[in-house]
Amino acid sequence: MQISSKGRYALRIMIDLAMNRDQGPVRVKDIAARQSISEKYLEQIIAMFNKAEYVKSVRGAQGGYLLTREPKDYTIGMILRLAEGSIAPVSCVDEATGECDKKGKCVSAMLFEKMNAAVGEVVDNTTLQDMVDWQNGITE
Amino acid sequence: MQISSKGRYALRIMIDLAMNRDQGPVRVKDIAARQSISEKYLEQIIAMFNKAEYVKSVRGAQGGYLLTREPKDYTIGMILRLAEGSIAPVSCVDEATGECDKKGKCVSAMLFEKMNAAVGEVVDNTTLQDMVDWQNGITE
DNA sequence: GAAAACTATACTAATTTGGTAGGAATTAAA
DNA sequence: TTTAATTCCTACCAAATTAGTATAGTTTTC
Repeated sequence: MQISSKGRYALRIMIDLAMNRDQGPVRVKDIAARQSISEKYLEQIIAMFNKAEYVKSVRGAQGGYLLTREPKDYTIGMILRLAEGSIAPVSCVDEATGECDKKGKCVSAMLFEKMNAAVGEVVDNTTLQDMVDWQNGITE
Repeated sequence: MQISSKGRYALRIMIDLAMNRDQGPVRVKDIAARQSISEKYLEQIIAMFNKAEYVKSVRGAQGGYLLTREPKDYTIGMILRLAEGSIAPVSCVDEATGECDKKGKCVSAMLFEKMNAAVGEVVDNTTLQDMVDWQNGITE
């Protein structure tokens, strides 16, 4: 039931990009330093976001990464689902992958559906902008 | 973010015991057959419930396991937390284990607290009796 | 052309998961 | 009192996952 390091890092990376988006391309090296994540591991995670076009890369010297949209247009659900694969408590209640033959006859699934919906309610109604606002609220 | 097989099995075992509690001690062999779980693995899971006194054992021939309380007195949260160790999305928001030095300064933790609360809302307000009732509603 | 930065892919150590296996201890019933 | 049924205990194991390292590029700017 845990969010992996990958998922937690993914979230922090996107928050970092959102908070530094006025500075032009943000270097992996800088994110790694600010977030205390290994550069190489961070590269792998951000490459995933690049492929999904959540960020775009600028290669070469003075390069780095940029968000492709406004922070309000990313939900935390989008980010965590991409990083984690799925955040459903069991695969059979996950819309993307799931579907089980006992659908509607399995009381466990009924419970897990509720858990999934409860989590979805939170992550699909919180955006990256919300996270930035929280952060600014704390540091000010 | 997944519930492990152990957790899913644990839930089904407790539901099975609740649904068969008028029959005297319920044998591992019978639960295993009904729930399609390996006897040996089931023994390990139920031993955990025994140690926690969620069930009691009757040894020897004609033995088996019995719930120690009424089904309404077990929440699903109790069962899943025992089986899974914790169901918090990250350890730092888990009341039992957690506590992180950046408490209150970490926006990720704020989000994970919300996720944790949302899941808790579901599992701590659903009892084993509810699961039995759902099951009876389906099969009738 | 040199350096900065991303890209791709392979490798790996440690941990967790999901079990199996074997037998000892206990008790009911024949 | 023996035998069969049943829980109890502990060790073991294979596969998958996690959380990275390592190596060797490619691309672009200055």
